[in-house]
Amino acid sequence: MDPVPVTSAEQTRRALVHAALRLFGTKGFDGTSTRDIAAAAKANIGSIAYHFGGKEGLRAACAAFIVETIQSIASQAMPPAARGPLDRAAAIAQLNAAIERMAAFVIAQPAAGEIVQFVLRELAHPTAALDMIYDGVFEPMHRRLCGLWAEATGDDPESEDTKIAVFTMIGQVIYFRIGREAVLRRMGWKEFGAQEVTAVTSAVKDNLAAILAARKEPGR
Amino acid sequence: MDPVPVTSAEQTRRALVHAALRLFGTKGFDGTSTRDIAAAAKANIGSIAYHFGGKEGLRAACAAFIVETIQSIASQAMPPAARGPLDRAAAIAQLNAAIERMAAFVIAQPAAGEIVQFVLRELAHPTAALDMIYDGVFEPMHRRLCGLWAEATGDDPESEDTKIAVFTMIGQVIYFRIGREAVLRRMGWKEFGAQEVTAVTSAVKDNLAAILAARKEPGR
DNA sequence: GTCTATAAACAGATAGAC
DNA sequence: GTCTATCTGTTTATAGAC
Repeated sequence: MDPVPVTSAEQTRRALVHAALRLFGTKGFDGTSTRDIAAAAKANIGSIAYHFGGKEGLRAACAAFIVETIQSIASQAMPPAARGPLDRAAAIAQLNAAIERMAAFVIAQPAAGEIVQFVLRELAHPTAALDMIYDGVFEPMHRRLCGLWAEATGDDPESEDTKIAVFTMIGQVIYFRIGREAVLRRMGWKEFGAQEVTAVTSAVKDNLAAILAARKEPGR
Repeated sequence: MDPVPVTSAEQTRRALVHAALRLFGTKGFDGTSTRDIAAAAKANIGSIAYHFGGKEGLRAACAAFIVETIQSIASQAMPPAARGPLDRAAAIAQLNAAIERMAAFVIAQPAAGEIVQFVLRELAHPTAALDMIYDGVFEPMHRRLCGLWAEATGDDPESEDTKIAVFTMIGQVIYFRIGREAVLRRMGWKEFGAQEVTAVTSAVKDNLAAILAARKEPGR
């Protein structure tokens, strides 16, 4: 919306949001002090009140940043051109691609980790920040996946069955982030590198193929 | 282990653990003050230090309580008598039963909610409490499910594929607790009552059937 | 806009009366 | 064992110098 002002003030704002997102995601909102945030952002404590009105305002700014970031990624991966009607095979291909993208983003450990953790904490204890993220990211993404699912199965895109089925697919991926620590221990893995993410991704894609195949069976 | 002493001291201990578990699960460890815990347990602040050495000791006591509780439930649902070798059909039946039990325990909202939330927070930010829960609950449960999965598919019970597959089944269930808030909004539900849990459970069981069917196909 | 100093509230831990 | 009073450190928010 803004013409991207890269003033010194804007740099401070960005540094604060970035530091806050990382610390909120890592140690939780309550577990993070504004002093730590200011120190990590190389800013002073007073700047938080000045720019965001307080700690709570900084949380809202983090939520806005997340919505912005994910929408940007999503619009790259799914350009408006691809929004037209699809045939069954294309829908299945896009569902598989969505699983791959989601797994890469959610499970792999780079900068995305702090975003996922932040969102998970909001889901566990909703604040106004969750409203922004739900409306801006969650609902549109789930709705789109339901559309693909409907195309692949012939079901109603907004039926209860479709919506739940899509959630079970998302859950398979998300769990490897939630239960990351337990999974690593049980698998004997040290981290979620490329190899581990591939193993998980192909398992979920196999499951998807099996579930779609079963839904087709009764009609043959 | 103990002959269950129900002294006044033991009552205080239990009240403190119960209150702490609920508050830690709801507001997080850092977000909960020892004063709130003492007030909720109708005990005084000093009793926490007296009985548990401090806030950290209370967290450990919560973890021990969780392990105890879940092991008790698990041993009821799966008595030692049923531990013998199983045929394929019996293994599949037990996998379905496990999904039902897990969904009922994890998704439905009663007292179990605070346990699940506590564990999820530990998974997100592991402490010594997670070690207890992993060793006492998580690892044995996953290992058992892997055994059932192996019996149902013919795979190796400790292979990477088996372990990941079991995680994807668990993930489908757990997600409805993690993403509870988002799911409720998207589904237009007001709560997870019996009807909603049934809808989720049957979706996951359908998925299980489809996945097992697909694994059988190549061998026919 | 940035930074420092300080205020006012609150945290966990502890000493000691009962 | 229980409970109160208090110590020490830390929190967020704010006022004001620069």
